[in-house]
Amino acid sequence: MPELPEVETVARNLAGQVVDRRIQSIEKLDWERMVEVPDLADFRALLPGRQILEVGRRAKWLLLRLDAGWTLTLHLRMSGNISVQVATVEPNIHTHFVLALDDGRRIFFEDQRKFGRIRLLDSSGMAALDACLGPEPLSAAFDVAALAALLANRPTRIKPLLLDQKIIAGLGNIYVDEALWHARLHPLRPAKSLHHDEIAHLYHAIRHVLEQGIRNKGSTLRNYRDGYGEPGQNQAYFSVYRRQGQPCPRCGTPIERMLVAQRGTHVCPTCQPDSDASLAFGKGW
DNA sequence: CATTACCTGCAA
DNA sequence: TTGCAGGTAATG
Repeated sequence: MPELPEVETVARNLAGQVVDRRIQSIEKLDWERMVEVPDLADFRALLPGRQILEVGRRAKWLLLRLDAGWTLTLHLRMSGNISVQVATVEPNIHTHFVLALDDGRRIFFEDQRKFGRIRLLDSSGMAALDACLGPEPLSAAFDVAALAALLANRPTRIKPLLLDQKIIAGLGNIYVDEALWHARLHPLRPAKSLHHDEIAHLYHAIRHVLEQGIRNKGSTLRNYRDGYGEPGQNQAYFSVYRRQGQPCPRCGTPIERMLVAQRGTHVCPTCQPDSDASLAFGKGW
């Protein structure tokens, strides 16, 4: 579920609720495979007593900066969901990780599909994580020239490239489809075939869909909640994602669904002309 | 590049 | 029963 806007929303909502609190105990951990680093004994020993200094986000990782130089990093993958709960709320069968705080409340990590992951990292572990990830698309340093540099000389199709976290951080299946529609770009276009003004359109489309997603507290299709247990509202603003058969908001043509890199992909065939439609035979664009 | 695996649940 | 799902890593 969670892409950049969802994780950003959770981070902001968590910050207001748990910064300065101390972790009293790991109250539940019933899917131990979700803890990747360090080994389980160290993980269990290190967390109790840690104070939460700051809550943030890098790519799709939720970051709880703790004292003593540790950072608890949570990845929600497909169905993960983080929330802060008062003492009277009990975990359910999908709540695999519960941190009890010193004010009686708890942080719940629920994950129906159990793909979510947890790492407790020191500063060098954090540096290693950061090094595997591309630039943040909402950062000040990310401008049209930076996007152009990412796309230059890459024969890869634009959609899989935008999904690659090493290239650019935080985009996922929803927001890539939405951004490509806003930019009127077909997902199979080779990255290096984009002209400068197309890159500029894509740049603004990416920022637009991410900022809109954050404004609307994320997109809830099923499991995602905003940190207070509430669903997001951004799904009401989708132009193409899971709207196959419905009219394109711009031109009325029915939205089509296709597979790109094994992911469900949604396009307006009129606004996002296919690469091999008219200019075939390698001439292209 | 495509395929499979990791998991569970829901809709067609 | 089959296919599909917001993600990512591992394998031909």
